[in-house]
Amino acid sequence: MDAREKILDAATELLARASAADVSTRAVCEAAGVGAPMLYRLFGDKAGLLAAVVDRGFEQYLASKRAARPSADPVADLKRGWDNHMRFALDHPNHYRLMYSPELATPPAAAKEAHALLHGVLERCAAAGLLTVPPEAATRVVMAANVGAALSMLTRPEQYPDIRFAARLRDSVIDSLTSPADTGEPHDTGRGGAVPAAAATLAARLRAEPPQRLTVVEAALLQQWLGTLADSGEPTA
Amino acid sequence: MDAREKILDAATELLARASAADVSTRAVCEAAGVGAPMLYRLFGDKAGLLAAVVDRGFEQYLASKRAARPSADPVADLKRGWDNHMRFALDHPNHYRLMYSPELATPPAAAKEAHALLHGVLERCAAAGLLTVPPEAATRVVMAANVGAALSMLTRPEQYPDIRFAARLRDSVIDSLTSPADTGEPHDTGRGGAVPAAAATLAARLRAEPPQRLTVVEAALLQQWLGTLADSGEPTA
DNA sequence: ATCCCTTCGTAGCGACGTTACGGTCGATCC
DNA sequence: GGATCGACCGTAACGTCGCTACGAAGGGAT
Repeated sequence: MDAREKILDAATELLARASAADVSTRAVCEAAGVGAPMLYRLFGDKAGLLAAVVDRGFEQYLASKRAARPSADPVADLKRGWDNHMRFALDHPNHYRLMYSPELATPPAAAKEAHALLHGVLERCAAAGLLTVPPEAATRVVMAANVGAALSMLTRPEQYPDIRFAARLRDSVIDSLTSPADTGEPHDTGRGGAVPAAAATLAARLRAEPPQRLTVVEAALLQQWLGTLADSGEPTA
Repeated sequence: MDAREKILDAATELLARASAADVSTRAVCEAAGVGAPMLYRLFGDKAGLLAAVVDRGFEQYLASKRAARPSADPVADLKRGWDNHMRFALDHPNHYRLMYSPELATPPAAAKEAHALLHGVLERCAAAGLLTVPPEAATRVVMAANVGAALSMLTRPEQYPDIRFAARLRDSVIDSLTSPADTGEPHDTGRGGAVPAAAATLAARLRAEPPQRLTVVEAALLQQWLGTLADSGEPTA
């Protein structure tokens, strides 16, 4: 087998278990059965090796993505792309951190390719007349949000234990970029009685739409408390 | 001068010029005129030193933020907080990377404090009935987008040469999480249904203004149910 | 003055990324 | 066929890193 492949395989394996800083070139060389100078002649640098590892991993991930042909709905493709991005980040956390953390001086080609891919989808959205902003700007907005969601989940798992927040962020960003501009400032903060009004509102909405996550008895007790809270301000008729 | 302060000053100065990996404890000790064991007895670790540096820098930044009292418009406060976050990141890039990149094993207290601060503002939004999702979820969404925008600008300056994309992302996220103050009539809020928003609103208002007509135990159970109802409309991909 | 306890600097350890140097081996030329 | 040369590769080393064991210096109590 090629020495380059052996080194890349060994480095990939080690990088799956530890962060890039904890993967030493010595360990890579030993795992690959190769002397140190070989590694440096092939990749020049530890950074070069890591970049090559990330690029190869991302290339292999792109194969599955290229198989999925663009559908007729570019916005759906956009959301699929977001979800794929999140899944790649969660499946290969150390590879992903190398792509989007500044640990590497030169960003790996994988990052640029991901950017270009997103840009392509947004170009199709723009061609369909669905974008409210130029596709370059939309690319930056979506990519920054997507990277932020992924990095947040990777670096603070205890604060982001659930992927669903990412779906919410995804819809927030994409909906506001693809729907006609609706930037009405919510200035009219009509603040009346705080708790009673909110309680009355919730009670009414629960009556119109009975909750499925609560038992009938719980819902009944909840309604009773809401009544108490709604009356707590001034007695309403 | 205290040795601790001398070390922190030296480390801060060096960290302003180079990334954390390129700041050696030897250089810090020499710049501070202190032996190496002093540093390790005071901070335990290089990571401990860096965390202390970041915390002190962030504390000093918080002073200006604490001076600005919360205004009557919590959504405006929210946007101001976003912009302050961006400015801090651009003003102290290496400090910021330490806060939100995984280079530190233990996240500095500054990160948790920033999270708590954002959560507080969003609690006020929720209490005003302006939030369409529970404040915890909104905190995650806004924080992830904000961090993503800042880290994108820091690590890929050539791709994000303009801060204005951050303002666009900010408005996208915040506008979609906030709705004009609701007073009582259930105007449809698209996805998620009307119940979750109303439940989140009431929960926040109860947190700001504990009910006197319910016992502590009842209030706790009520909060639990409200949390369930607020999450009942979660988007499921 | 002596003793002890705290405090701090020198010197060193192991591991890291990286590279100079010498040896091995197959191809080429007489 | 044997000698020569050049490409290739492993050993061993260099400088630097984070970190720490140990001995010297200083100050209070007796």
